[in-house]
Amino acid sequence: MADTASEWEPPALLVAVDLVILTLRGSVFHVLLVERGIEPFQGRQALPGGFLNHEGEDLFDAALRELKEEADLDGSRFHLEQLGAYGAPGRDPRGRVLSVAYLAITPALPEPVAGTDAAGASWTPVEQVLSGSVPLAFDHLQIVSDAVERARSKLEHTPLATAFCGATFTIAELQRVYEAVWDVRMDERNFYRKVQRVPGFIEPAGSNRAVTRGRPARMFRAGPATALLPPITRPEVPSRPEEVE
Amino acid sequence: MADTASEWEPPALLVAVDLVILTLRGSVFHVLLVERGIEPFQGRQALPGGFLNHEGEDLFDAALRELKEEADLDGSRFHLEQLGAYGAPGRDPRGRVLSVAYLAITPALPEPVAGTDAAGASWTPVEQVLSGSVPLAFDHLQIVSDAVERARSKLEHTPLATAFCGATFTIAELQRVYEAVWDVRMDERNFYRKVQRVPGFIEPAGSNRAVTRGRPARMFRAGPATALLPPITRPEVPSRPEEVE
DNA sequence: TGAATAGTGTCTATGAGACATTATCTT
DNA sequence: AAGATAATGTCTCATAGACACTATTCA
Repeated sequence: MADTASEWEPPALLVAVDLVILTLRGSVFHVLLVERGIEPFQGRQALPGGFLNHEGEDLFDAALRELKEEADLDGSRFHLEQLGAYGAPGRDPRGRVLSVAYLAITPALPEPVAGTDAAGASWTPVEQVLSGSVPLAFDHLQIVSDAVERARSKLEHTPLATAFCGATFTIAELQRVYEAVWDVRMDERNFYRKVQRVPGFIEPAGSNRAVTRGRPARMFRAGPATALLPPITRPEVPSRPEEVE
Repeated sequence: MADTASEWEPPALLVAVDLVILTLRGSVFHVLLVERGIEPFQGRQALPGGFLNHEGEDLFDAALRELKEEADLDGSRFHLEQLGAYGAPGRDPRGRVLSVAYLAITPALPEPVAGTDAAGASWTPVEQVLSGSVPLAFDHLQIVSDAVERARSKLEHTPLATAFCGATFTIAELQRVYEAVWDVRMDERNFYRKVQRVPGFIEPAGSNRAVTRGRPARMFRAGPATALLPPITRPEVPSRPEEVE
């Protein structure tokens, strides 16, 4: 934002906020999509979102508002972070629109949003979206892809996995988050001790116990750590030579 | 970007692109700043940047253009990635401006940009900026802080360190990057073998050798890897209890 | 009692870090 | 030869992963 010598007037752009809301439903990684009711891309699945409300609205606040309006979710209760700005010239047929994407992580919810303003919203398995079997509007596939990559990466070094869980959770539940998001399987016994060894990751929550079929599990809550040291490392996937090289 | 029922018209915003250009100069981590010639914040140091040129300009292209205009650097030759959007309502006294920040990494350059359009540009030690001894305009301190954090983090898992080096480099030079950006000291001998063990990180570049005082070093170039497996881990800093907890 | 899930013990191979040693150049 | 930097060797300790085993509940 340095000074320029000319008196030339820069163009103003429409700014939208789009949301990638990720959650686990029955051990399957899901993203929230809405069906578009108007052109362009009418009938297609798209990310929830909308335009900035007024000039004084903060981007983060706009994301919170859209979260409430379109998904009936109270964003102040869970993880919400900015993903990035998407501004390719041709991304919106109506004209130049800059979209700022946000990534939200929510615990598993009892039912998809229903009976609310967010009528057309539905949880869709991430796998289906990434594989292309659910065509998305605009450049939303790219945005979802970036969001998933961000989430996968942050599971390693941050306590993000706890954002997929409720206020308290068992270690097995936490493991299901890692397995679903990473699409891997991990040894329960090693996972058990590993996560407990990371300082500040999780801490015991009373001696409450969950109702299951076998031995009841201890409950934990998210700890104060903002980074995981040592990190939770992603298992090697030797069957698929990819990513590196 | 779902449909809304109302006929309400969303406001349009000015969109700027700001650049955090990082480099190493004499083993010290630097950021490029320019002195503002006009209000607001006249005389203060600021990030190079400017408004989007026209409606059809891509964000990335705008970053490349500003890189050329304000710093006389050819961005196509080095690392450039988006950092994020900054849109707090009060960040620009002139009115609502949304800024999309980019992070650029360049090899050490012979001299600060001089005799060009980027006259007021100067390399400033990152440490001075982060400590607050160089006051910045707007929310640019926050942006620099985020950029440095991004760079520090990416050194661990990506070959980003090679972006600080020239086309070919010695392992000792690569180590200086890690040490300057992380502000740590590492064992040269362990570093030497560690970086070579990461598949695709670096590869031998001829049997060329650099001119130094002692035994000439082998030259390397960046390999094809986009991720480092295993990662280059940041040394523990036991003297300062921070970050975690 | 058996099935199911939770939690502990133990072994081993690998890798990180500490640090001695050797190699190859300039002056 | 001295000094300097590059490269290799070796040791030790910690830990990740594999997997046997014990514990505690419900049906």
